[in-house]
Amino acid sequence: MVSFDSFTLCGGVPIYQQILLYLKRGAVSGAIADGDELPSRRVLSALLGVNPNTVQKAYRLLEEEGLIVSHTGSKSLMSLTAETLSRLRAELLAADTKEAVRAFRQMGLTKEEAVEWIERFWEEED
Amino acid sequence: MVSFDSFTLCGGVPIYQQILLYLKRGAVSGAIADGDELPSRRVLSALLGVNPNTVQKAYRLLEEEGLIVSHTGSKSLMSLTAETLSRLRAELLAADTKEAVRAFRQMGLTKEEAVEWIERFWEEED
DNA sequence: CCAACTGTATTATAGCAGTAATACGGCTCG
DNA sequence: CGAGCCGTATTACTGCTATAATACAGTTGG
Repeated sequence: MVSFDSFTLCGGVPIYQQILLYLKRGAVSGAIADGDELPSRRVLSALLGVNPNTVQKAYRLLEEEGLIVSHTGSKSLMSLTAETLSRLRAELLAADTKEAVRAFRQMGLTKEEAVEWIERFWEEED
Repeated sequence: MVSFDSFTLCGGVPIYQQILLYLKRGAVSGAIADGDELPSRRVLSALLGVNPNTVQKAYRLLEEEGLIVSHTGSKSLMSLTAETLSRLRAELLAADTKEAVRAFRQMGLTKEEAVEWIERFWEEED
């Protein structure tokens, strides 16, 4: 069963997208594996304190992308092939790195200063 | 006069927030200085291809934050004290770095791998 | 001076995100 | 079997983003 213990909602980004990112990044890290059961829509919505429709939207988008499989009556399961994981990893890393580099460059930092900030913040979180 | 030549709109983030970030990051980098003239609301909206009200919202929020001064009939000016710049720099760097580190950690990267990705992407953009 | 610009304000419209309440059909397990 | 889960679907409402069309007051510069 996929755990949402380390999931924390943060403002500014749509909740359904945060759920998408959490599951995709978990898959890339290996914490979430092919065949893992997902919490039901109702259970997860209660756990996160959001509307069931918000979770449903996230799950529906994941299914359209082929990352989960759903059948009426049964729990949804992660569906992760090697090719899917490879594609996901490249997509997410490129997007996040590009955005960070863009921000650092716009603020006039050198590459060395940017790396220093990353290293400084690396230990500070759980 | 503050230039928007290197400004590019991207989807997913409200336009007025992109304008806010562009001006704040420009101030932190030194490319935008205290007393610099800003394009008028009408001129900038035409330049970006967005509605004048969207630019007006960005400028209004900047004025509420004390980063620009506006007087009816005259162009708005950047208003950047040393303390303002110091606060801005700390705020923006912390926010951007924290978000990047969060993404890298959720994907299971080590600190060294994260730094490597930053360095790899550093040169690839203009 | 006065035309053309500036900032500011108002009202209306459309679309999307998120919430809320509800309903229906299928699977599981005691 | 049947109660209680599960996924799925529909409708309605709120708030934010962005657009659109005006209108008015103050400044600037030829």
